[in-house]
Amino acid sequence: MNVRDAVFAVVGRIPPGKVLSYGHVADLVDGVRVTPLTVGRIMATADADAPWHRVMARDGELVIARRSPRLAELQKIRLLSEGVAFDGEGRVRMDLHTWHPGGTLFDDMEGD
DNA sequence: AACTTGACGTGAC
DNA sequence: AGTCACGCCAAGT
Repeated sequence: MNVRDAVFAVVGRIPPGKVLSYGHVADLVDGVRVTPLTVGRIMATADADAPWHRVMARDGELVIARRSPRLAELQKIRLLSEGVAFDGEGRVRMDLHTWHPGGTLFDDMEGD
Protein backbone atom coordinates (compact mmCIF):
# COMPACT_ATOMS: atom_id res chain seq x y z
CA MET A 1 0.00 0.00 0.00
CA ASN A 2 1.54 3.22 -1.12
CA VAL A 3 0.95 6.40 0.75
CA ARG A 4 -0.87 7.73 -2.24
CA ASP A 5 -3.32 4.87 -2.19
CA ALA A 6 -3.79 5.17 1.55
CA VAL A 7 -4.55 8.86 1.23
CA PHE A 8 -6.97 8.39 -1.61
CA ALA A 9 -8.59 5.56 0.28
CA VAL A 10 -9.55 8.06 2.93
CA VAL A 11 -10.42 10.85 0.54
CA GLY A 12 -12.52 8.50 -1.51
CA ARG A 13 -14.63 7.71 1.51
CA ILE A 14 -15.61 11.28 2.17
CA PRO A 15 -19.34 11.45 1.46
CA PRO A 16 -20.75 14.22 -0.72
CA GLY A 17 -21.49 17.36 1.19
CA LYS A 18 -18.75 16.60 3.70
CA VAL A 19 -15.19 17.85 3.80
CA LEU A 20 -11.90 17.17 5.54
CA SER A 21 -8.74 19.12 6.19
CA TYR A 22 -5.34 17.84 5.12
CA GLY A 23 -4.43 17.22 8.72
CA HIS A 24 -7.61 15.33 9.31
CA VAL A 25 -7.02 13.11 6.32
CA ALA A 26 -3.47 12.53 7.49
CA ASP A 27 -4.80 11.56 10.87
CA LEU A 28 -7.32 9.15 9.40
CA VAL A 29 -4.72 7.38 7.33
CA ASP A 30 -3.72 4.33 9.29
CA GLY A 31 -0.83 2.00 8.77
CA VAL A 32 1.16 4.72 7.12
CA ARG A 33 2.64 7.74 8.78
CA VAL A 34 1.90 10.86 6.81
CA THR A 35 1.93 14.57 7.39
CA PRO A 36 -0.66 17.07 6.30
CA LEU A 37 1.92 18.31 3.87
CA THR A 38 2.21 14.89 2.36
CA VAL A 39 -1.54 14.76 1.95
CA GLY A 40 -1.44 18.10 0.20
CA ARG A 41 1.36 16.89 -2.01
CA ILE A 42 -0.55 13.85 -3.03
CA MET A 43 -3.76 15.76 -3.49
CA ALA A 44 -1.92 17.98 -5.92
CA THR A 45 -1.58 14.92 -8.13
CA ALA A 46 -5.14 13.78 -7.64
CA ASP A 47 -6.99 12.36 -10.58
CA ALA A 48 -10.07 14.17 -11.78
CA ASP A 49 -11.95 11.07 -10.79
CA ALA A 50 -11.08 11.52 -7.12
CA PRO A 51 -13.13 13.77 -4.82
CA TRP A 52 -10.12 16.01 -4.28
CA HIS A 53 -12.39 19.00 -3.84
CA ARG A 54 -13.51 17.72 -0.46
CA VAL A 55 -10.12 18.34 1.04
CA MET A 56 -8.93 21.77 2.11
CA ALA A 57 -6.95 23.60 4.75
CA ARG A 58 -8.01 23.29 8.33
CA ASP A 59 -9.07 26.89 8.18
CA GLY A 60 -11.49 26.07 5.40
CA GLU A 61 -9.42 27.90 2.86
CA LEU A 62 -9.16 26.49 -0.63
CA VAL A 63 -5.41 26.24 -0.74
CA ILE A 64 -5.41 25.46 -4.41
CA ALA A 65 -6.37 29.07 -4.98
CA ARG A 66 -2.77 30.03 -4.32
CA ARG A 67 -1.65 28.14 -7.38
CA SER A 68 -4.66 27.95 -9.57
CA PRO A 69 -7.62 30.30 -9.07
CA ARG A 70 -9.25 28.44 -11.90
CA LEU A 71 -9.16 25.11 -10.06
CA ALA A 72 -10.21 26.85 -6.89
CA GLU A 73 -13.30 28.04 -8.66
CA LEU A 74 -13.97 24.51 -9.85
CA GLN A 75 -13.54 23.23 -6.34
CA LYS A 76 -15.90 25.84 -5.00
CA ILE A 77 -18.48 25.01 -7.64
CA ARG A 78 -18.26 21.32 -6.83
CA LEU A 79 -18.65 21.99 -3.13
CA LEU A 80 -21.57 24.32 -3.64
CA SER A 81 -23.10 21.67 -5.85
CA GLU A 82 -22.97 19.32 -2.89
CA GLY A 83 -24.54 21.81 -0.57
CA VAL A 84 -21.39 22.89 1.23
CA ALA A 85 -21.68 26.36 2.71
CA PHE A 86 -19.04 29.06 2.57
CA ASP A 87 -18.47 31.96 4.90
CA GLY A 88 -18.11 35.58 3.91
CA GLU A 89 -14.39 35.14 3.39
CA GLY A 90 -14.62 32.48 0.73
CA ARG A 91 -13.77 29.72 3.13
CA VAL A 92 -15.63 26.49 3.70
CA ARG A 93 -17.67 26.11 6.85
CA MET A 94 -15.52 23.40 8.37
CA ASP A 95 -17.57 23.55 11.52
CA LEU A 96 -20.64 22.53 9.59
CA HIS A 97 -19.34 20.09 7.04
CA THR A 98 -16.39 18.33 8.57
CA TRP A 99 -16.84 14.62 8.07
CA HIS A 100 -16.84 12.39 11.11
CA PRO A 101 -15.86 8.96 9.85
CA GLY A 102 -16.81 5.84 11.54
CA GLY A 103 -19.85 6.89 11.80
CA THR A 104 -22.15 6.46 10.50
CA LEU A 105 -25.19 6.74 8.78
CA PHE A 106 -25.72 10.02 10.44
CA ASP A 107 -22.69 11.60 8.93
CA ASP A 108 -25.00 13.95 7.20
CA MET A 109 -26.98 15.20 10.16
CA GLU A 110 -24.32 17.35 11.73
CA GLY A 111 -24.83 19.89 9.02
CA ASP A 112 -28.10 20.50 10.71
C1' DA B 1 17.28 3.74 -12.62
C1' DA B 2 19.12 7.38 -9.81
C1' DC B 3 19.19 12.34 -8.76
C1' DT B 4 17.08 16.95 -8.39
C1' DT B 5 13.46 19.97 -7.75
C1' DG B 6 8.98 21.42 -6.64
C1' DA B 7 5.22 21.49 -3.65
C1' DC B 8 -2.39 22.44 -1.62
C1' DG B 9 -0.19 21.82 6.08
C1' DT B 10 -0.20 22.09 10.90
C1' DG B 11 0.90 22.31 15.59
C1' DA B 12 4.41 23.58 18.88
C1' DC B 13 7.75 26.96 20.31
C1' DA C 1 2.80 36.55 15.08
C1' DG C 2 6.50 34.55 12.84
C1' DT C 3 9.55 30.54 12.76
C1' DC C 4 10.67 25.65 12.88
C1' DA C 5 10.29 20.76 12.63
C1' DC C 6 7.80 16.88 11.11
C1' DG C 7 5.47 11.84 9.03
C1' DC C 8 8.30 13.36 2.12
C1' DC C 9 5.90 12.06 -2.39
C1' DA C 10 5.80 12.59 -7.28
C1' DA C 11 7.28 14.12 -11.65
C1' DG C 12 10.88 15.63 -14.62
C1' DT C 13 15.54 15.12 -16.15
